[in-house]
Amino acid sequence: MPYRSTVHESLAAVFQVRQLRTTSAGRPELAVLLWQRALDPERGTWALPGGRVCDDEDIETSARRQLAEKVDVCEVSHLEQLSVFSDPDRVPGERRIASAFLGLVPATTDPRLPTDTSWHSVAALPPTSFDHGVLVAEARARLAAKLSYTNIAFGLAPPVFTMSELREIYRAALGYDVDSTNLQRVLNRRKVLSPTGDTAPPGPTGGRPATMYRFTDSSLRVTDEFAALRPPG
Amino acid sequence: MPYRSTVHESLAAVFQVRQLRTTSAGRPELAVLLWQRALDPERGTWALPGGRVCDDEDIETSARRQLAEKVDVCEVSHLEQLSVFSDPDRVPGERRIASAFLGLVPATTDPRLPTDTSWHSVAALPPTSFDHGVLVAEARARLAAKLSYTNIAFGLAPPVFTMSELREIYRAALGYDVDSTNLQRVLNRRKVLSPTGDTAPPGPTGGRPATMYRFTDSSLRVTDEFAALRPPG
DNA sequence: GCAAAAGTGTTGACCTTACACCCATGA
DNA sequence: TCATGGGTGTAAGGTCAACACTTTTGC
Repeated sequence: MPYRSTVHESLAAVFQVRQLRTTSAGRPELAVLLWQRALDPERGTWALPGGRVCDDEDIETSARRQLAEKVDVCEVSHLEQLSVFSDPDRVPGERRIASAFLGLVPATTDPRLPTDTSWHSVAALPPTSFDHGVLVAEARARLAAKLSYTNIAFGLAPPVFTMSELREIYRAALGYDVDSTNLQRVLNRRKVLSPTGDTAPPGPTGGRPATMYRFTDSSLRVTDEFAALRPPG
Repeated sequence: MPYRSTVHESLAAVFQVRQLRTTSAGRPELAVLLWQRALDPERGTWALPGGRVCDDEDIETSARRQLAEKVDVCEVSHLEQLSVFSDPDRVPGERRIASAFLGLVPATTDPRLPTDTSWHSVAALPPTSFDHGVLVAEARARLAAKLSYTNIAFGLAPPVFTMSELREIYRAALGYDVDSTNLQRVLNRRKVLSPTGDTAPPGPTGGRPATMYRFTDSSLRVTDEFAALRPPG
């Protein structure tokens, strides 16, 4: 056979908005799930969960399986393909062509993780393995873009939440603050939120109780079609 | 080895806006490059150009090479990754994982094609091989979306053109008519067009001569950032 | 002058941010 | 009643599609 052995692998950048203990008493941040390599090559660097695609599964099934098996993350609320990393020399040894994924986990779930695995602030990544740092950056860019024109935040938000909590999630994921007023108006007009009827108890210092919302849909939906050159209507 | 033999291939949906002789004297249409399979499986159906990724090339290089070798198309003005098609049973026999691409060719070039290869209206595709029809639909959707918020039309337009010609290209690619007035205004404000200084001669029946334009950039650029939830400032 | 094609101005609708203002609660 | 946080109203600015209007040409 004239071709050398080539492996196809899946790699997932799984994001969650969470309070990282490194920044004590700080605000929640966008975090990504990484495990630390115990062996060469690149021993000690931090890698994304993933691995070889099996014969009987497609790449999305593979990515879900790797997350369940290797880092015990079963409740991924959203998973979508990014691009393929295929530089012949992207990893040493046997060639590996990697299909990248963006995964999201709700802010409230706290999966039990293996000892070599932990959450890391996307804003301050540790040394990453191979091209995994580029992959994380691409995943973050995709997330930020889709927050603007889809309901993708359902993947990061808890089942029910207040507008303030949702605002914190947007702030962490986008990297800048958003106006709570306008966030509510935008999401309301697009009908992505539904009030549950309940209200959250006010904090210790009082304040008006916040109404609680949930996302109307629990799968990705484009809520703001192209700005320009719309079909005539 | 516990894994069966798996091939990674690239597949490209190459689009061009062109006058198809099937619809005589009609307007130009969006066309895709297909070749007819001479052998089983699926003999007689129409397939996208592509093939096995070599050991020393990444998938984009592979896609360009396949286009040059198999259908003699060397001047692809734009090429970008779509998604991966990885269903274990997407083709019979040896497993093939396919990286899909969207390619664009300017309206004026007319590459010499092998005898088994020809352009087909995207609106009326012949029977397609395997999952290639889905791939073409995905490519078209990506093109239509990006026409709205990027300068991707540079890939379909000739080097210089009038606004009327450009309008025809948008109409063909989007599938609906666009207002020439507004097209000009949108593209002007985003500074994607530059006047060449020349004008086109009027048609046989007279008319004001049209000024000629070219695209300012010849690579993809996002010209209309997210509508909502912009950074403050 | 007239038809035809190119290009400009204007209007009304919609969406956005920013900010002032009102509402509900605990202390 | 006062501070605190939740929620609403409104004004200013930008972009859009639609269409009337002006400009420039060939006949």
